[in-house]
Parts: sequence; structure tokens; C-alpha cells
Amino acid sequence: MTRERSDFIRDIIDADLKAGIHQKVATRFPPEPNGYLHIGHAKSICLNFGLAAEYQGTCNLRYDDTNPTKEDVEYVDSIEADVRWLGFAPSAVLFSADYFGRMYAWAEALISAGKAYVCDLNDEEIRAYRGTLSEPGKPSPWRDRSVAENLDLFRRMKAGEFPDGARTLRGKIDMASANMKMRDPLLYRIRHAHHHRSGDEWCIYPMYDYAHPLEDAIEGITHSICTLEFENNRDLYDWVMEATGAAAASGHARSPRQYEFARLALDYTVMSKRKLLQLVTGKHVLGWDDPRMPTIAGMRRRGYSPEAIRAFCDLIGVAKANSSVDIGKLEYCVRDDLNQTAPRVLAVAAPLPFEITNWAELANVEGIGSNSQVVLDAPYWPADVGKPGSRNVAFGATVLVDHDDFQESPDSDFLRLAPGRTIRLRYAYCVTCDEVVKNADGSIAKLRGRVHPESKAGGKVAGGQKVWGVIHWVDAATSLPAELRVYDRLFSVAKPEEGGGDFLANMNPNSLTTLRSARVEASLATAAAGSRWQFERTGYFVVDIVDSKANELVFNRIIDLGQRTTKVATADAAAPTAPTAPTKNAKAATRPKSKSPQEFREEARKRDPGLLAEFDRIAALLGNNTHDADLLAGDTATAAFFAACTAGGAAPATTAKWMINELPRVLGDAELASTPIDAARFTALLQAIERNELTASAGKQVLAELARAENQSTAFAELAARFRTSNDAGALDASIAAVLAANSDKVAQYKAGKTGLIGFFVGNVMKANPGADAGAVNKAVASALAK
RNA sequence: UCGGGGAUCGUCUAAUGGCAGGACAGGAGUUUUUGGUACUCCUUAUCAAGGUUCGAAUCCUUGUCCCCGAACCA
Repeated sequence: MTRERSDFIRDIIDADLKAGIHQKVATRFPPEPNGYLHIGHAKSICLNFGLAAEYQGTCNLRYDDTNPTKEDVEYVDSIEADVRWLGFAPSAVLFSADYFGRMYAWAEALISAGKAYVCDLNDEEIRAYRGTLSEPGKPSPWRDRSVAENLDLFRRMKAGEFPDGARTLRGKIDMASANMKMRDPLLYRIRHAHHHRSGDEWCIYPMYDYAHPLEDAIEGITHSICTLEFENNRDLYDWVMEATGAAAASGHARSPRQYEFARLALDYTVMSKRKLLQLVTGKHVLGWDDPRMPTIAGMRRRGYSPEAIRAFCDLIGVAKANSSVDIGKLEYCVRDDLNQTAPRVLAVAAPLPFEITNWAELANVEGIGSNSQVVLDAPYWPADVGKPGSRNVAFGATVLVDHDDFQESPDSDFLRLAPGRTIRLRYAYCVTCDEVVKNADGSIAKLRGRVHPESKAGGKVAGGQKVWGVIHWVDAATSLPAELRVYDRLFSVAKPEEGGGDFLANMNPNSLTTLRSARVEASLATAAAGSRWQFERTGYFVVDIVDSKANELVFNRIIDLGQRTTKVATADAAAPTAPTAPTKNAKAATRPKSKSPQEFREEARKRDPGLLAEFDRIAALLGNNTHDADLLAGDTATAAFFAACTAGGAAPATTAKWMINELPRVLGDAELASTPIDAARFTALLQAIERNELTASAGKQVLAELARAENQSTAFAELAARFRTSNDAGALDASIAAVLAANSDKVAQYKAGKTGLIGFFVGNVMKANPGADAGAVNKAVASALAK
């Protein structure tokens, strides 16, 4: 499959598919219906549904509604609407609540298997028994109840005999686990509450950590993708999967696996549901769909298209590093989309009348009455977009231009209207400003000037005078009044949540500007709610889907055109995005310091005199290299392995080097004992290297082969023969020549100075000659290239 | 008894020991009846120090910094 994107999730799926672990991909998007979806959810939606589409798999929309006290049907409805609006069709729309029966049955099975128990501790006691990050917990006094008693109690919990909080069902795992999530986690709690879907059928509800893996298992999810903060929950996810056998019981050959990616953070906004809710309930915004909100509903009303949002999600990628995306990337995607999809029309935000003094002359030329307007044909699209379509615009004796397009004493970089200047009115005529009429207070009331009839539709001005530019306008008589709502960022700082203060204090007081005296061209009278337009030179606007009416037009500004208007403005934009001082996380500061691996090894030797003696012996053997000795004598298995290799005849220095640098690489997270590599084969490898039968790079490849379980039976000698050092200079030269010939473009680049390419050539030669000495190849390639 | 993750241009993200690539932002220019678009060119990065290797962003060691975890939330 060819695809333009690559990320670690897709890599995992590719590998799973290739290895035959899965034949199909099944994902899910599992929101809790306790709020509106936001752009962060869009990232997850695009990932999960996008994966399903790319791999011809499925993606369910599943409501993770296991907590009746926080959830609501209003949210359920909005979530599905938002997902569909974004352009995705769920393979199925499902509810965790519908699985409560099966989850309950598995809980009873867990109890019967001695893997879960009913605990009578209250919440405070549970917390106390759980221990802390650096101290183990202690077992609940109720941990060893009999299966019969647990079953009885659990059934009575379900039957409603106990009040909220009286008892819980807990997994019997390990109160001393380093992972707090595994210290006998709560599986069920009592909640006498009405559930938006299951009503009053249940008074015990499963916890996320118990419910989620079961939901995935029931639905046959293959890749359960969530955000980074659930990394600690993965062990528990796997425990539930294993302990219940839910996947197999649901008819699925493989258990789902959980993978975590970094959630989206965006500059100049907040993304937590709690804070978003706070904005809504505190009336800091007009609602969940306020166009300034980062919610899907807000962006929809703002005029962002689903395509733009999906493009943004593609643009930012998927990775495991916490990051905060520049809001400019979203704005880029929105503009990029709108440029191709929004027809151009004329609108004036702050009208300034321009009276045409020679209107009679124009009327005569155009052959119309002095009280009517010239009708001009204006294309909806610029030539570079190249789409068909146009509309009529009227041009009368008075036109309205934008206040911003006139300066009485123009700045040096101001390219628009000023007294005495001639300018083109878009799609119409050139006009010259002859007179500025002022109000009593000195403000500008209107402009007066001449139109140049011969300049219609691109014609030159007869006098040959300079035309300063092109500005937008509307006809005074036929244009329509409209309200323009201009939005800016909701927060005035890039990271409103940082700094420890109240994030609300960072709100931008000017995030909404309402322009009530705007005028738009008459053709917009019939513009559909939600339709998007470019008001030329002003920005992109959408007809508000809530407030706009036929004779009371309301437009939301989607985004400006991104014009770098003046030098001053650019300097402003480039100005310090306030180097945000790395704020100290109070929580992190209270975290206890953990031991380094080095300290662990040292302590191991303190406990074990035998290991300490080994350390001294190895250090002496390596010429008092205590650094290496520390690594080799940090645990008994490693020390024994080293001892066995050297006793078997391998040189201590070589053994140390390979054990320290190369062995961990092929081992990965696995323990030495659990791999097919034993001391005998490793020793044989080291000796072959010492005898120059294997080069260093060949040795590494042999080691990698050795580490693969399926090669357990492969004789070392066979591998060694495959990679044996060869000194066939003739073959090598031919191989080098072939590589250079096949990459003549790179050879040219190399000769032009891109010397880093040497590695590319050597790598290719090495692939063809596994036994060659890379050092020699390097020299040979260099000299071949020098010719 | 602390454990689990992470760190690559200003920003986001590629490069599974072999060319540090792309996009956004920024700069310069060309085109343009939008100070838009398009096109061309340019600037800019592997957290630090050691080690292994012919060759390290990638493997090893030590350190630094950041995030997550002790809800009957998800």
C-alpha cells in the first residue's frame, strides 16, 4: 500500500498485518458523552476513522458511558453529529452501557476465579491502603474473603442492598506493584443514579479500566488507540483482557492492544473539557458553538470546513512527544481550503461614500438613465482558481469604499486611495479622488471625484496617469446592510494554562468585534446559511447559521486573508512570541527522586559480596576499567555470562565491549536468559571476530541472527560462513563500480561537495558484500570517487 | 519501591546504524484588476558529555530538562 503519511501507529499496523497477527484493522473512537467534541478529538477521529479507511477496516463510534452522573443525551447527539459532519461514517454506533450485562458476568467469573473481591473500605481508607508513588501499598483487610462470600456480596451490590460508596469490587492483583494502577484497582462502584441509556436498571457501574478493555474485546477491536496519559493504564488493560479472556469469549482470535499517542494542544486556546465547560457556564463565551471555541461545533459555526480540519489533522501528524501546535497551521489549512472553495464577492466593512461628480458623463457613455446603475459582470473566481461563474453587480452615482482604503496624508507604503490619486474599483472603473468632504468635527464625511468611463473592465485611463491599486467597493443604492462579526484569538497568550494563574485572566478582551454598519453587494441577499464567501481584500466570511436572516444578514469572519499589509505589521507579527519561560510544574517538584541504574547496580553489590568480588575481578581483568566492570557486575546473570565467555576463551576486552555495546541492542527489553543467545555461541562469535574471520559489522549481523528465536537451531558455523570476511578485491571493486554507476546523480552531488553521501555508497556496497571489511570499502569507495 | 513515557529547524513532523527530508512560520523575488493565490530561491535543527562503529539523530553509559501516575473520573 502506498500512503503519504507515516507514523508509529501505521508502522505497528503494517507490521501486524505483515506478520499475520491481524487480517483486518478494527478501531474505535470512544468519547465519554460529557461534553462537546473539540479539535483535539478531531485528531483522534481522523486517526481512528482514517486508519479504518486506509486499511479497509472498520471504526466504531462508541460512547464510553460508564459514569451516569456526568453524562447526558445532549452530548451523545452532538458527538455523533460532529463525527458525521467531519466526514466520517461510523461502522457502528455503540454504547458501553449496552455491554453492562456481559461485563457483570465477567466480573462474577473473575470473583469465581479468585481474581476479584468485594472490599468494604471507604474511599479514604482505600487511598491510605494504596500507598504512595515511592512506597508499596498494603492489602485490604477484605482481600481474602471467600469466593462464596464475594459472590454473595457482589450480587447484593447489584441488587441495590447497599448505599453509594459502601462497597466496591476490586481486582486482586498486587498492592505492592510499582504501577499504582495495578494496586488492586476498583472494578465496580455503587451508584444509585439514572443512566442516560440504561435508565435505572443498574446501580453498580464498571470503572473505565475494567470496562474499556472489555468493550474493545467485545467489538473485536485490533488497535485500541488512546492518548499518552493512559500509558500507566496499559498494564491493567492487559490484565483485564487476560483475566477475563474476553476477546476469545467474544469470538475474536486476538486480544486488542492499546497504543498511546500525544494529544493535541493548540496555542492560544484551551482544550480540556473542564475548562471549556467553565467558559460556557461562566458565560465567557456564547455557548459550546461560539465561533471562538475550539469545539467542532464552534469551528463549524465559525465557518471552518470539515476538509480544512481534516487537512490540519493530516498536517500535524501523530507521534508520542508532547507538543503544542502553532495555531497558524490551522489557519493555513483553513485559508488553503477557502481559497479554492469560497466565491469572491464585494463587501465594505466601514463604508465611506465616494460621490461621482461626472456621473452624467458615464451614464451617457453607458447609455443609461441618470437615476439607474451600470450593471457590471463580475466573475466569482480569480483566474488562478479558474472556476466558471459570475454575477451582476450594480455601479451607481455613489459607491461605498472602505475607510481603511483612504488616507488623507498617505504613509509611504500606503498603496491605496488618497487625495488626487487614481485607483481602480474592482471589476469596474478607475476613479480619481478630487475632494475630501468633512464633518463639523473634522472627520471625513465623504469623498468626491471623477470616474474614467474608458477604464471599464481593465481599460487604460485616458490621461495615462498612475493607477495606485485596486480596491473593493459596493454600490450605495443597491447594497445591503449586514453585521460582520470579526473574531480574534480567545486568549491573548500562547499558553493560557501556564503560569499557575487563572486561565480566564488570559482571555483576550477583543476576541469579538461586531461591525454593524457594513454593506454587502446585493447578490448576497440569497446567500444560504453556512455558505462561505471571500469578501475581496477583507477576509473569508460565512453566513451565520444561527443569527443570520433574510433581511438581517450576519456574517462571521472565518479568517483574514493573511495579508502582510505593511512593513510595520510584519515587524509586529515577527515580534517576540514572548519566550515563554519554562514554568515549573508544582506537581513534578514534589515527586521523589528515583534511583539511577548505576545506584541499583551498586546496591546489588553491597547486598551480594560474591558480586562485589566479581566486580573487582572483572575490573582487574579489564585493566582497572571500573566503568565497564560496573556494567558487567551489576547483576549476577550478567556477571556469570561474562565469566562464562572469558572462561570459554574469549578475550576479556572484546567480551566487555560486545556485551556492553552490542548485546543490549539485540536483546531489547528481553532478559538475557530468555533469548537463544547462550555463552557458548556468544563466545564462538567473539573468537571468530578476534581471529578476523568476521568483521565487526558482520559480527553484529550474526549476533542479530543469533538473537532470533527461530534461529535457535541454526548452527553458529553456518551463520559465520555466510558472513565470513572476504578479501576478494576484484569482486569488491566491481561491486563499487556497479553502485557508483547505478547512482550517477549522487556521484555528481558527492563531487559537488556533498561528502556525506559516502555513507550511502558504502552502505550499498556492504549490502551486496556482507563479508567485506567496511573500513576498506570506505577507503576504496573514496578513492573510486576521487577519480 | 518509585514506576512509565519523551526531547530533531521558531513550530509540527520524517529519517528502523548509511543523503538530517517535508510542511508551517520568516526573508527575497516573479506573476497578478485581491498587499490574496501560484511559482522560484533563501535562512534555520539532532538536549549535553563520554563510549561502540568504517560510519551514530538512531546502539551503550552518565547527566539535564519535560510529561504522566497515589478519583468510588475517563
